[in-house]
Parts: sequence; C-alpha cells; structure tokens
Amino acid sequence: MTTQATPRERLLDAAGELFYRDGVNIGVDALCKAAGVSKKSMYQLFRSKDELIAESLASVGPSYQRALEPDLGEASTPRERILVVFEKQDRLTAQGEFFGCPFVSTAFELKNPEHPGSVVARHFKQRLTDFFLGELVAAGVDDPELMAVQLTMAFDGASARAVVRAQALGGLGIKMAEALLDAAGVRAPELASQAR
Amino acid sequence: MTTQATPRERLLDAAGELFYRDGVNIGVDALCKAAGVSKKSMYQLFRSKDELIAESLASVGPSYQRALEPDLGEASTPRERILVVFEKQDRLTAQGEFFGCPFVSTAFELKNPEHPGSVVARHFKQRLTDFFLGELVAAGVDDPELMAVQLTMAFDGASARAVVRAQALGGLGIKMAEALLDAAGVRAPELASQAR
DNA sequence: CAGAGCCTAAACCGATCGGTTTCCAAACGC
DNA sequence: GCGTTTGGAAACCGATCGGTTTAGGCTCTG
Repeated sequence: MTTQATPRERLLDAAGELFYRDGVNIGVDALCKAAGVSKKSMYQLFRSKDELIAESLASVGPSYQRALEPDLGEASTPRERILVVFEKQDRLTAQGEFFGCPFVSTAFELKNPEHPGSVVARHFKQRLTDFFLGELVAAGVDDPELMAVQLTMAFDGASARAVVRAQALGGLGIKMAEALLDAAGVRAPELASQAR
Repeated sequence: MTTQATPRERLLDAAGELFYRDGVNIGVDALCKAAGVSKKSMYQLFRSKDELIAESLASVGPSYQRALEPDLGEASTPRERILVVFEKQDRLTAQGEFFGCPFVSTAFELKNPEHPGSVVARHFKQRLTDFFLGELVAAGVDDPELMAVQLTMAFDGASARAVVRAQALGGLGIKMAEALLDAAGVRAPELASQAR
C-alpha cells in the first residue's frame, strides 16, 4: 500500500521532491495527486501552499545535512571532515537529476526573502556554515568565521556550476575547498609532516 | 512618449527586468502590459514565451558583462582586473533588489538544461570564466583553466550568499577571490615587492 | 487621398492556478 | 452496533496561464 505513512508525511515527502525537481511553481493539484492526498486534507494540514513549501523544505533539511556531513568516524581530522562535504556534493552532482542545493534553489525561486520558505533556507545554510565553523575552530584557524563563510560560498558556487553546466563537478569543488584550506593553513597531515 | 523604442526593444527590456525580478514564471499578459506591447505583437516577434526568455537573457548579457568587467584603464594588473569584478558584484549586492546573477538565477528556475534560456545562461557564464582565464594567463598562473573556474564558482557562491541571506556581501566575495589569487601566486604588487 | 502595414486593445480559447466546498466511504472510539 | 471523525474524489470558485484571433487606429508610401 501507498498508504502506510500519514497524509502529512506523504505530502511532505512529495512536496520535498517535486518542489525541488520541478520548482515551487508546481501546482497544488499535481502535488496532492503525487502524494495521494486530497486538496481538502492538504489545506487542513497546511494553511497555504507557501506554508507547505516552508515545512517541506524544513523536513528535507536534516536529511540533506546528514547526506553531506561525515558519518561518525568517517573522517578524523577537521580538514578531512570538511572535505567530506565537498566529496559528497561531488557525488550528488554526478548522479543525475541534480538541481543544486535545495535551499539555494528555493531561495532563488522565491525571490522574496520574507517568504517562510526563504527563512527556512537561510536557517539551513547557516547550519552548514556552522558545521564548517566548528571544524575550523578545532583546526585552530586564524579567522574561522570568515573561513566558514568562504567554504559555504565555495560549496554554493560549485553547486551553481553543476546546475548551469548541467554536468557533474568532477572534483572541481573539492579542489577549490582544498585550495581555501591550504591557504588558511589547514594542511593535510602528510603535507604538514613533509613540510617539517 | 513611451514609444520611442521599437516594440521588440521594449519587450526585451521589460522581459529582462521582470524575468529577473519576478522570475520566469511571470505571466505573458503582465509582461506585455509592462512593455506597452500587445500579445499579438509579442507572438509575431517571438515564437513563444520560452524564446523570449532566452532572447531577453541574451540581450541583457552583454550589459551585465560590461557592468562587471573593468572599464578600459580602470585597472592595470591581472589581479586588479579580476578583483574589479568582485568589487562590482559587491556593489550590486549592496544596492537592493539583488536577485543573484541573472544567468544562474534563470538556470535554477528553468531546471531544464535544454531550455533555450539555459543554453544562453551557460554561454554567458562561460564568458565570465573566459575573462578570468585571460587575466590568469597574463599573470602566468600555473593552472589558469582551473583557477578561472574556481573564480567563477567563487563569484556564483558569493552571489548565492547574498540572495539567501538577502543582504549585501560586505566584501566577503572580494576576500574570497583574494584568498584564491594569493594561493595561486597572483600577488598584489605591493606585497610582492615587500616580500623581496 | 487611397491603400497597405504595423500596432494596440480586447475578446476568446482550453487548461491550470490557489483555495473552498460538497459528498460519501472507510476507520475509529464507545 | 452506532456515531463521530478522518480523508479521498471531485465539483466548484474567480483568476490567471500560454497562445490565437478579431477589430480598429495609426502612420507610412504611392
């Protein structure tokens, strides 16, 4: 049965996928049809389509974060843990149907920064920056806040390139992150030991 | 009179602005009304709305390039000429009503990479990369192609940040470009001479 | 001055937009 | 078993979508 999850879950799942794949301008009818939920149910679960946009974005947020950040014990050093994000992004761009970071994509589409979906997007982008910040502080970087922002911009710039060119990054994002980390003195362990 | 320019010019101008400000999903009626052109005229000047999207993007392309690249004699060294692009971007994000690079924005909205508008977007993004490439070759950088791509990604990442946070960059893009240029050995003249 | 072209305004087309309402069947607690 | 709640199917609302057509005004050229 399709009807294992609650209508709310089915709606959030379908919305998370369709808003990302087809854009936030997809119709409510198509959305409800894909979710197997009536419009009546949708409108008593969510005040408006705009609220559904925001809530579905908030619901895919954590899983998107998890898909990017390193698993426990996957990487040990801050540099490695930061680069894992760019490696996983690289893999995402390679497996087709990539439309960019869902938060950036939604923010671009909505235009209005006060739209509830834009607020959610802003929040989750900050969480990625915060992840970088934690690692950079652990690495003892000079200006960790600035560096965390730069890594976030590198991440989104790489994502934008994959979208505009409609092709995989092929390591370009990783290389850019490495260049920034090198410049900030967050050296690879082997290189650091070689440097002595 | 509003009717100084030809209907085609008025349409391209209005489309360039409204597609950017309100997104490509703005209606044809609103567009024609803003341009002071009848739908009939529009549809005998352009085969479809999609074609108008592409042509209007192509028509704003050169002026957007000009707004970013340094004027003749504005900057002398390759490093300065590259940084001018980021300085002008910084200023663009500060003057309100900034919705990101129009090419990236349109590509994100269209989703379909084969849409004529996406093709135009790809073309103009490549031209920015080519500008960087020319300067980097002049600067004698090791891997100018890679560096040019990284600067383009830095540019688009900075633009994405300004959109998502809905605020000016405040020099963050410039600093990132400087970090990348420093790492690539494209030093500022003063620093280079001080280093001797 | 007559006729041809170009243009806008506006009606029109079927489809779809976001949102509401009605109807009815299945699932629920008692 | 009975009443209530839940939720899906579908009609319905006015507005708008992309696109076409009609009607008529304006300006050129001859």
